[in-house]
Formats: sequence, C-alpha cells, structure tokens
Amino acid sequence: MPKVGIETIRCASLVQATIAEIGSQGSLDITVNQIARRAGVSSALAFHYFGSKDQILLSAMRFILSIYGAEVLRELAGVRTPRQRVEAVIRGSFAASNFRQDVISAWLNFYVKAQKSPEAARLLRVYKRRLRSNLVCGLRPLMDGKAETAAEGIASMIDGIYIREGLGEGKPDPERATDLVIDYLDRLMGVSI
Amino acid sequence: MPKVGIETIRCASLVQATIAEIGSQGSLDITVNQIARRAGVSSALAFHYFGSKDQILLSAMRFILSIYGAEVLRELAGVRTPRQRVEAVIRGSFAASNFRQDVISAWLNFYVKAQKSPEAARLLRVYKRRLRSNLVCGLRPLMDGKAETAAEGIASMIDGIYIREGLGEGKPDPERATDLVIDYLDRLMGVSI
Amino acid sequence: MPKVGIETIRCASLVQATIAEIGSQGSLDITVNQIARRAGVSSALAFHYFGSKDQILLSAMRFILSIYGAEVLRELAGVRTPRQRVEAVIRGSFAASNFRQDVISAWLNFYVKAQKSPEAARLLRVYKRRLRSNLVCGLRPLMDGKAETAAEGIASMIDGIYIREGLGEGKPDPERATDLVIDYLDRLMGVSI
Amino acid sequence: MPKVGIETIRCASLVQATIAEIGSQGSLDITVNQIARRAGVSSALAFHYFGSKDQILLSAMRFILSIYGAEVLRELAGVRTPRQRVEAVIRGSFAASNFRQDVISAWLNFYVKAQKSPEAARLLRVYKRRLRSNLVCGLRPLMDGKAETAAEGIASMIDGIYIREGLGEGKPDPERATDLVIDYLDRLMGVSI
DNA sequence: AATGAATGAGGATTCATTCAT
DNA sequence: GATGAATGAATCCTCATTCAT
Repeated sequence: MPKVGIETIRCASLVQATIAEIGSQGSLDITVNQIARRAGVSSALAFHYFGSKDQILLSAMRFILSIYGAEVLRELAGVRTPRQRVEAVIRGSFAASNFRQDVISAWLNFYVKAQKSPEAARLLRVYKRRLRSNLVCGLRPLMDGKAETAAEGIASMIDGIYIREGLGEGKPDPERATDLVIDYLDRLMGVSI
Repeated sequence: MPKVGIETIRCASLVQATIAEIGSQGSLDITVNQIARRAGVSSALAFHYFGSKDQILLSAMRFILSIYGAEVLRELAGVRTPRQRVEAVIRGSFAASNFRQDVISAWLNFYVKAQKSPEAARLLRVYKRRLRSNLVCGLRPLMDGKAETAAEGIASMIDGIYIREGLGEGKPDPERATDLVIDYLDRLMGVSI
Repeated sequence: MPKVGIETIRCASLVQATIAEIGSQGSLDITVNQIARRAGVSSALAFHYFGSKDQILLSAMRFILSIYGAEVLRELAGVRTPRQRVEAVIRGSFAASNFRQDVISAWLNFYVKAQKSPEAARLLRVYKRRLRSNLVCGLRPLMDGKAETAAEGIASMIDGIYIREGLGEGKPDPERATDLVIDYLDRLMGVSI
Repeated sequence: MPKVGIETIRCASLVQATIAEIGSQGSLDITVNQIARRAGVSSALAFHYFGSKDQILLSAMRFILSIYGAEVLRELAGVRTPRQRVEAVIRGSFAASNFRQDVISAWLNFYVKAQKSPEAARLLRVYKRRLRSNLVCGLRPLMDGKAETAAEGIASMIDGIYIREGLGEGKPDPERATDLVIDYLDRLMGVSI
C-alpha cells in the first residue's frame, strides 16, 4: 500500500484550494495567500512546493484536465460501438465532477491564461487533440468523409455550452447539455427525429 | 457634418488601444499605462476621461458589443425569409470586424470579467438575450416547437467556435465557421445533405 | 468711484471659495479644482491669477487675518479707557465674521501650514504680535508689571477657545466665549466677582 | 517577564516614527514611505501591520493620548486635596513627555484630522471628556456652582498654550505654562496675589 | 481674459517572492 | 517540513501645473 507523503497531501490540497478559490472568485486574479489560507497553510509553503504561482496554477489546470480525462475514460470503459464511443466522450465532458461552476470557471480562466502561457497553451492543445481524436475515431465509421468536420462541430458545441454555463446564473444542467449535443450527433448521422 | 470633439476622439482611440492591447497581451491584465501609451497619451488622461480602469474596460466591452450589434443589423438589412434571418445572425457573428484574434481575445476576457463585475455581466446578458431572440424569432416559423432548443444549440456552437478560434494559432476562418453553423442549421431544419 | 477690475473680482471670489472649501472639507487637503469649481471658474484661471496653490492659500490666510484685523479695529473705534481697549480686542476676536466654523477651520489649518511655510509663519507672527501689543497696551495701565504675562494668558485662552470650537459639534457661541475671557480679565485685574 | 513579539516592536517603532515624522515635517502630509524609512523597514511592512495609512495615524494618535493619560495619572497618584487634583491635571498636561515640539505638532494635526475622520474625532472627544471631568471633579469642592465654567476656562487655556507653543520657535517651556494656568486657577478660587 | 487639454511626479496599496529560523 | 517576517516592484489613481488657443 503506497504511503502518501506529506508532500503529496500538501500539493493536492493546495491544488484543490486553487480550484476552489478560482471558482469562488470567478477569476484567475487570486493571490497565493488566498490559496494558502484556504488550504490552511502558509503561502511560503506553497512556494516551497511549487516554486512559483504560475506552477500552482498550471498544476491546477493539469489536475482539472486529468479529472476530465479520467471521466471520459470511465465512460469509454464499456463502450462497444462507435456511436457509443462518441456518446461516451460527450457524457464524460458533462460528468458531475467537471461540469461544476468552479471547475468551469477555472477552465474558462485557463483558456485566457493559455493566450500568454505556452505551457498552458500546450496543456490545452493536448486536451483538444485528445477530444478531437476520440470524436473522430468514433465518428469515422459512422459518416463518410465528414468525420473531421463533425468532430469540430461537436467539440465547438461542447466548449460553447461550457462557457455559457460558466457565465449563467443557475447551476449547470448536465442532462440538458448532453441532450443538446447528442441531438446534434443524431442529426449529423442523418437520423431525423 | 458632425464635428467630433477631441474628447470623442481620445475616448475612441483609448477604447481601440484597449482592445488592441488586450488582443496583443491575450489578457485583461493590462495596465492603464500600456493602454495610454498605445493610444499615444498619458495615463492621467485616460483617467481624466474614464475615471477608472474599470470604466475603460467596460467601454471597450460596450464598443465590441456595439460593433457586433451593427454587424448583425447590417446582415439583417436585406432579409426576407425567416431562414435568411437566422443566417444573418450567424454571418454577423463571424463578420470580419468581430471575428478577429484581438476582438475574440477581448471577448473571452470579458466573459471572465463578467464573473466578477455586475456591469460586465449585464452587458453580456444583453448580448445573449439579443442573440437568442433573433435566433428564436427566425427559427420559430421553421421548426415546430423546438425553436428555443435549436437557438440554444446554435448560440452555443457560435460561442464555442469563438473560444476555440481565440485560442487557435492560425487566423480565424470566418467561412469555415459560418459553414459549420449553417450546416447545423440545415440539419436542425431536417434538410438532409 | 473706483471701478473694480475683473481681476479683483476673480481673486476675491477665489479666496472666498478657498475659505468655504476649507471649511466644508475641514482640511487644507483641498484641490485647486475644488476651489475653482466652487468659484465657478477653471482651475487654470486660478493659476493665472495666483501662480501657485500655495499663493492661493496664503491669500486666503491674509484675507482672514485682514477680516480679523478690521473687526478688532472696529471694536477699538469708540474706545476711551484701557480696560475698554482690552475688551475690544477680546470682542473683536469673537466677532461674527471670524468666529465661524469655516473660518476657524481655516485658521486651524493655517496654524498647521505655518509649521512648514515660512510665509504662513510670518503672517501668523504678525497676527500674534498685533494681538499681543494691543493687549499689553491696554493692560499696562491696569496692572503693575504683570501686563506681559496677563496678555499671554488672555491670548492663550482666546486661541484655546478657537481651537475647541473648531472641533466642537455645535455652532461657536461668541457670547459664552467673550464672557469666559472677560471673566478672566476681571480676575487678572483683581476684581472679585 | 513578558516577551515582546517582533510585531509589537515593529508596531511601536512605526508609531514612534510616525510621531517623529509628523513633528519633523510639521504636518500630517507625510508618506508611509517616510514613516517606514524612519522606522527602518519597508513601507509594505507598515501596511502589513496596520492595513492602511489611516490606521497608522490613528495608532499614533492613540499612543499620544495614552501617554498623556499616563502622565496625568502619574500626577494624580499622590493627590490628597481637590486643589491638588486640579494642579495634577495641569502639571500632567505640561509633562515633559507630552509638551514637546513633535508631540504638539502631532496633536495639532490630529485636531485637523478630527474634522474629517470620525474615529479621530471620537478619540479627541474621549480626551476632552476625561480632561473636563477631572477638572470639574477637582473644582467642584473649591467653587460654588461655577466649576463647569472654570473647567472650560482652564481647558481652553491649556489647549491655547499648546497650540501657541506648537507654533513658537523656541522650545516649549513647561514651567511657564504651568505657572500661567495655575495663576488662573488661583484667581478662579478667589485668591488674590 | 479664460479654458480645455494634457501630463509628470508622486503616493497609497498589493503581491509574488525570499529567507532565516 | 513549515512559517513569520520582510520587501521590491508594480499598479491604480490624484493633482498641481503648463500651454495652446
């Protein structure tokens, strides 16, 4: 059984605190002190572990992407048909652990950050590529030749729903979100409803 | 012929400089000095005219929204059929004056800002409401009862494309964007391609 | 009949505005813009006439001192006895045109200013010397040898009452103030009450 | 033996530096940088401990008032008769630790500040009330019914001497000050000299 | 005479970051 | 491993002052 070092615990709780703080402030303009206070440690410790504020934020971003990845993976587990694969990606995108105000808020802010930080941009590119490849992979057998475009449409819609929900006042509604995208998928596949 | 006062000129150039600066920095974390320098004036003058940095940013946001509104209006000018109305909204959204790296970058940042600033949130709500009402208005005659959902799908896709292009490395491609959304519109209307 | 030039009018109204502004703000931390706005002119004009903010403040100080001097002079007009002379100074100090919240506030602030500005210190010294000489002049025939000390006591009491009223919440009460000092005068002269 | 934390030390030295700086500048228009430099720390630390410039100034004011209070208390220690009580207050007011150029300068500036800052006004009211109650308490047995007025006269004279000395070029002379007020007290009590 | 336009210099305040303990 | 103490650099904002018109 792996013993979790104190370092791992501290880092994890700082990352969690970062996401929570971004969510509660609705902005990346959070101070290291705020993060540290929320995590119940001193800000100096945050620097001790992460070296810089930027690294803290990037770690939070990585964490969010990994959660997302795990969620999609979980959905992909029992998949048999291509269609199910596409649906899995969609469902994973709107899983309860992702599709939350604070996470969306952080997500949105990372989009912004990616415009300045190469590392953030890289992470986001990885996510986009993975999403796309999953979608294309599932769509290719279903459509003749239009898989790329279809994937782009679906991905755009997912991102759009995210951003809109991040701004919206109410709680994100995963069901509605999923239905909307799957309806699009249906139409892409030529199934009239 | 309307004489433009120097105040109008300065305010306009400061707003332009703000958008340009946001675009070039890819972030709202720009200083008033940067804006002022780009506009060729002192930062004190920016404060003289706008009172606070926030007002400068909000003015820039208002400007972008007004450009967008004008663009949509222009597209709506010659419209005869409901279908054309929906297309007009889509085309307006991807018009050359909106669908530019710097504007998208500013747009994205305003989404973030709206999470903290009530005034920014209000402006964004106005935009969303107008977009939605235009879409629903055009879609209602075309679909039976599903207009609201369809509008949401289209709006989400537009926003998603925006955010993706803002991040993308290449130049935004309005044609591709328009095609993607119009294809979705076609499918929503049950026209198989 | 002397025609008052526009310059004289402007200067006077700026000085008045200065005193009013100091009174209303309760502080010398007033901006030239505030003064100018209150006087209904542009701040540039204030500089045109006075050259610097300091000169405006000093002019206001001179004005207050001249009002005070005039008030004392008026009281000294019908004086016949030494005792009346002393009383005249006291009454002049608490005349309605001096003993007002705004003037007291300005007065207090000039005391502060005098600590840094030699010119303000000089003006205040002139005031003090005149006050003292008037008092001593009246007291000398009334007391044997103690006139200087008595004058200092009276002057201190007058200043103290000023400062206390400047801080007090209610309106300055000239009658009470006068009575208090005159009672002191009576006692100095050995008249038991 | 109480261990003094570094925080206590820093706060104390910042407060001391504040008073010294006010004294040397003769004005409350001092920058936090000046205070901090005089205290040998960075201005950021001053903010760390006090939160705002205003709090620094108010702390300095509180400190001065507490010194004054302690001084009066010390004088009140061995008091037996009412007359001694009044004298104790007077002597305390002109004690060496209060009646110093820099402290008087600060005092004067606090009077000004009190016109804008409610908290400063409150502190000053507390001081005035305490002074007055001490005086009245001592005077009541000595005079029939005139204690209140007498107290006001004495308090005014004390304040007046303060303000005059604050402005004067020479060093404050506690002896002369005390004599002047005590002479007044004598006369108030009907003792002819 | 009068002002709108413009700015440089400066001040309060914040914050990422360092370091001795 | 952990932190309290400390700061340099930056940022928003103000204001006295200048000047062309």
